Amino acid sequence: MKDNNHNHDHTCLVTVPIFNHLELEELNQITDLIRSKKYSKGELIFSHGQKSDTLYIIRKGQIKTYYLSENSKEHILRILTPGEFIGELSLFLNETNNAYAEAMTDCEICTIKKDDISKLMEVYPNIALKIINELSSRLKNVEKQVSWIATEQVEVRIALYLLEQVSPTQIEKIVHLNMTKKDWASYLGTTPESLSRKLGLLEDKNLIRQIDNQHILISDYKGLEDFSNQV
Amino acid sequence: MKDNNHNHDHTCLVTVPIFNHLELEELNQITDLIRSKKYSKGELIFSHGQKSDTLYIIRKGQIKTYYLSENSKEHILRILTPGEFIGELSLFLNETNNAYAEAMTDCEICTIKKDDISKLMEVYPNIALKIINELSSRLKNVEKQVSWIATEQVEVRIALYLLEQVSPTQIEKIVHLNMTKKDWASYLGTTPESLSRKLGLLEDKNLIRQIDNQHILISDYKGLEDFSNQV
DNA sequence: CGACGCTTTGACTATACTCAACCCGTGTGG
DNA sequence: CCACACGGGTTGAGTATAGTCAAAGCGTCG
Repeated sequence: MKDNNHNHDHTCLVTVPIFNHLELEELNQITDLIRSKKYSKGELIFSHGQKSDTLYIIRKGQIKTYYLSENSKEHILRILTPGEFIGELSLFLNETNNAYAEAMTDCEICTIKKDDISKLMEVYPNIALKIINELSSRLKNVEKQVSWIATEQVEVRIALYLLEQVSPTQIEKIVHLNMTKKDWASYLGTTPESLSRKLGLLEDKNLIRQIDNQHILISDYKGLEDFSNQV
Repeated sequence: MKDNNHNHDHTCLVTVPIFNHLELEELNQITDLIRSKKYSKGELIFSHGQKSDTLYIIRKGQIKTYYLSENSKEHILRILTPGEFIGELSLFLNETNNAYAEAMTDCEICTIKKDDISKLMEVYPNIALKIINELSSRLKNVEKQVSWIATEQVEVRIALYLLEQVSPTQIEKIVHLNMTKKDWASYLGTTPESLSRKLGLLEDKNLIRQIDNQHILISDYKGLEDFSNQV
């Protein structure tokens, strides 16, 4: 690839939680194992059924992973931002990926081969720990996602999602959506039409205000909490 | 506890994927770190919000983990059988559990303290690898579960679940449910009533036959596949 | 400027949920 | 040993939520 990266540029590594505890000398050794690759918006990084032996770490940009159902409806699993990785399934389980990964913006992605990461984990046991942390965290998130979709109705899911994006102490409670409403609807397990309508209802109740397509103001935090607890 | 286990009984360990690659001498050292505890049917092993520093490994019996939604509807996340573990959230992330774990049958469960497992991982790096494998596998499963619930309608979810439980080469395609239909409905993100009705419809189409409450025969595998692909 | 994709709104419909009653099997206690 | 209670499972009727399809507005990018 034209943009291989062999000049000991650590910007890829130090921003990655998996590696950010390592010393400079250690980073130098690792850098040689890593390739950097650019993807443009809309490009697929891997697709369903593909068996890859590579771990992908986001360096710049944003990507989404999604499932494609039998009747080809896509369901967004998660949005990844710099520092996060994908590809752990084929990497650690030796199974095929069952999801798709697509660049939402132009991206720069570091790749490491399965064999190399195995070697690294032997030398630096902390890397394994970091990976375990990351996987645990993702597990927690998906479990929450599935339980919301399974038990709550759409309007409540929206409320819960918004509440989660801000801290109770935050003064200006503005949620910045890092995806389109179409993707958001998919993530919440609903349709764009329903999402649009339910957002309207929450606005009518004076709980939120839609600033633009990417920003939503929680105008009544307490009220939104009450709503999500009693419906 | 009256049933602590300090007599170098390895039956707990060798059946556990995390440890089954270790040598006998190594097992001896580890056994001392492990407590065995009995739970009776219906007992809670941990509950939402609880911060535990313990990893629980199922030795005998079966347990289920579930979420409780705001309006107190439970959603089954997974059924655990011997060899599997829970508690990794508070263990590796130092966060509170957000799920409940309950014994479905009388159980025997091995517990290891957070600090001890950390030490073990330093000495035996393979343990970390096994944990990564297990977490990856669970991640894959939950991601599939959430995508099914988000995109497929109930009848298709049932079909997909059944298809997944048997191998295409198996002659007698009988699915043994290791849970009640009530729990199954919850796992599939629906209600017992809907599950009952949809199972009836699948039976009317001659795709399956309900033998009893725990056993379902797939009488037309190909037909069931076609059904799940085109609805 | 035009095309494309996202978003919204409207009208209609269908899926699946709720509530209620009833059936059944199991386990407990008299 | 029988009676009963309990929880799981099924069936029925009615309804509500949210999905579908269609059209039109809007914003962005080439």
